[in-house]
Amino acid sequence: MRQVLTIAKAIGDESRARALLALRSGELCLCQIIDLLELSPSTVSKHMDVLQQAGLVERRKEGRWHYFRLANHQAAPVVRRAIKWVLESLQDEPVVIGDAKKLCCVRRKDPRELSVCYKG
Amino acid sequence: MRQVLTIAKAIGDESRARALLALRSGELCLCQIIDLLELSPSTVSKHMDVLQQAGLVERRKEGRWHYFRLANHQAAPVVRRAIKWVLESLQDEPVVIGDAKKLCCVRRKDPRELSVCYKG
DNA sequence: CCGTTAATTCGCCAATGAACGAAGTATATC
DNA sequence: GATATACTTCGTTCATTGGCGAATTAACGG
Repeated sequence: MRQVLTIAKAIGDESRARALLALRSGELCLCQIIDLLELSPSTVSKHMDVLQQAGLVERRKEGRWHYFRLANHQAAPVVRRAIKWVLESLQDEPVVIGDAKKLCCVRRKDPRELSVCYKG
Repeated sequence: MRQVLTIAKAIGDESRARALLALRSGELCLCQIIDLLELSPSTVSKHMDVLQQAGLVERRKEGRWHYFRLANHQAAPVVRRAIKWVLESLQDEPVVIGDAKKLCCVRRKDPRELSVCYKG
């Protein structure tokens, strides 16, 4: 019960929902999600913590960067289904489409993908 | 976007999640849900309003009684999938199983089903 | 070692949400 | 019409949440 409620509450915030959708296209570090959402670092850090507590995202640390990705196929069914639901339900949202465009440029900040923008 | 967030927030409360699960077995009137959840009428009324606003339940008025049922198969896909997710994810929860047992007796209060309890 | 960048933690504030009881509405029944 | 039952609305209280900035920790680069 607790997990289902935690997942539902995590999804029920626009900023977190947008972050989840943004991770469709691969992992992002916190500073990129900050650029995307245009919120303060502390706020975004908290949001990603909520998503991680719910099991919706996983994190990986590489040097100064903390990368986040969607929970993978080995995650619990309740998590996988929740992710499937939110991705399918929001993929055509104007805000989400706008975020996808913006992400192209935001990714320039990723040290591993310098100047890969404007290719799409 | 708004609808997805409204649905997620509606599900993210234990009392409302339990109410949704309770409606698996058919419609219930508000007073039965009050008996089940053991919360004040005003609180339960508000909860059911939230569920209805989210499109997760539909209501029907018959005399003094207000009956609620899960949104049917004609509801929007986003709603149907959310209901499917929460029903499948919570059906084995101890609280939910306990509620199902309790519901047998609670249904006695339904004027249309007098003394149908203890049949299971 | 010092400065910079990435992220977290902490304390604060405003807004939201869940709970209640009291009062009001609606619909039976006496 | 009076009374009882079912439900809603309103106002209040208390806890949670989302937002921020300041201070702190962690890791790299001169």
